[in-house]
Amino acid sequence: MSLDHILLGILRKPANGYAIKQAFDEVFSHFWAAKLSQIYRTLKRLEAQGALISRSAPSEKGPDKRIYNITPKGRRQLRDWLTRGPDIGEERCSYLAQIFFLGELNDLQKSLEFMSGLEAELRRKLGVLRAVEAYWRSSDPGYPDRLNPEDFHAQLTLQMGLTKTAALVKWAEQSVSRISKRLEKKPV
Amino acid sequence: MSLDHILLGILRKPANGYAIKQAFDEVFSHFWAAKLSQIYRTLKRLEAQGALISRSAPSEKGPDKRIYNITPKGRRQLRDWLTRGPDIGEERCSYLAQIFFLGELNDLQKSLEFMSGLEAELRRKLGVLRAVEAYWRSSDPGYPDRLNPEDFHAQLTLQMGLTKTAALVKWAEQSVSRISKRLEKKPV
DNA sequence: GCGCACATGTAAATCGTTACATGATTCG
DNA sequence: CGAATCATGTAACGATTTACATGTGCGC
Repeated sequence: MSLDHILLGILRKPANGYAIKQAFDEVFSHFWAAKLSQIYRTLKRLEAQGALISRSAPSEKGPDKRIYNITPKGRRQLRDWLTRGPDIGEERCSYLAQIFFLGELNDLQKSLEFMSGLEAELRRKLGVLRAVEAYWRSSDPGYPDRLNPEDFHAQLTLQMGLTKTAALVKWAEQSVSRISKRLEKKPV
Repeated sequence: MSLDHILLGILRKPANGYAIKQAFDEVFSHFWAAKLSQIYRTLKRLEAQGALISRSAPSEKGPDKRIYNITPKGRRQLRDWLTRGPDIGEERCSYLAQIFFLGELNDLQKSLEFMSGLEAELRRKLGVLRAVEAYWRSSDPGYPDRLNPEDFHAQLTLQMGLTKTAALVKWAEQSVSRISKRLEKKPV
């Protein structure tokens, strides 16, 4: 599914598994997480399918690296995925499922703790995204509308993260205050 | 993972697999999708683990139903999941990954079509959520802050859907206009 | 010498999708 | 009588997680 395509997209520039994992944790984890073991296996499968090729290279630190690169076949797969329109209905958010069922605990104090924790986490995430934006804006005079095509599209996803996370922070804040009001009316 | 817990949450009230699938498509698909075949297998596994029990019952239409219900053991599992705080970092959104790599096509016309399609889909989704809210508000005088605990928490997730989707529509709209401006400067 | 970052993998189990298989009832 | 809805499942494959296994180089 998507992991395949994300790896193909990353590997338009050569990289090894370990470095891909780091890119994932920084950039892609906002919309798709992956473990190292899964990345290694998927790279092997994609190479067996002819979408990638690899070579071995020495490392400055630690053992040899296996450097992967996209092939013309892989590039076609990537373009097919991009051409067939948005993959919708693949979204997931498990903390929302938790909130949906939180009434089961029948303990508003616990609901409040849950939502406060979530709010803090969302604020932290928003802070990270704003820092990324601030740095980009200060270091690139073309930001945000005179970037090259690659960076322009990446900026659209950053903008989405900013817009969405800011909305979620507001929602979480409001939810915390609504739960607090219910608590005042029905004290423990 | 989460599917287990969502099924346990639903099965605090008795239901059969087919009916659960319908609930999924209406309510839960916004944050977690599941196919019928997966639901049936998961129900069997959860019953084998002692988290659910089932009985057979005749149907008005079609073959007998297998009605599942949560057990005390299953309820403990559900409560554990709710008590251990928000499951973060499990979010997924594959269309965002597509946008990130859309520069690969190097064709702003295609980027524009992609984002316009996404915008339309997000507007449609927002319309559905608003209709759900309008109906709930008109049929329940306690909406939204004097609902019972179950419904209050479900309303928090509806509110999140409304807030988030409205923000995404704005972002998509803005993105469409930013891409249009780039197109004007560099016509095909 | 210990722990951390670098670096790559395998094995087993579970999760999830797709395709296949079956059959009753209802509506047009 | 054909299609849609109701109803339950199996088989095969692919995706994902968790645990295990190995070894280098650097800083404290």
